[in-house]
Amino acid sequence: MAELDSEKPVYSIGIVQEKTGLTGRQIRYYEESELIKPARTKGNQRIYSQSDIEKLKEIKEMLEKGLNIAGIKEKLGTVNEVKKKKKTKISESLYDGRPLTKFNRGKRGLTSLYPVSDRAQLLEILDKKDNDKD
DNA sequence: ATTCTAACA
DNA sequence: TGTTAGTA
Repeated sequence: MAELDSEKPVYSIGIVQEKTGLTGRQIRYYEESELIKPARTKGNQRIYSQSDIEKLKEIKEMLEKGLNIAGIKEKLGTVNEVKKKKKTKISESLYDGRPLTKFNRGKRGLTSLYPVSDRAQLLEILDKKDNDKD
């Protein structure tokens, strides 16, 4: 059914922002610092896995503890070609430039039942209720 | 509407 | 880090 592969990239940066409390700027900066290596879609959009989110949370905590990027690199280690064996080609098969975002996050079948504008508002409300399941 | 890169405050 | 411009 719904395999929960923590390595499978499915989250858009927007969702990662909500889940980690970090800003998009920070998330992208940490990637630039080689602390994380999210996958990309054909449209070049970043798609994060659950493990990416967890690592981001660790980074956030370490940063709050006063460590700098360099220090974190030594602690967690740079994500140097770790998962190079099985390439998740999900980016080519499922997400053609459109990763999981607020619009298509697991919300039963109302994903495409409402006009885009109303859907955004609706999903946002549903998400708040659904937010405490993490 | 959402994300991306690059660049400047 | 925040933000903004111009895109995809």
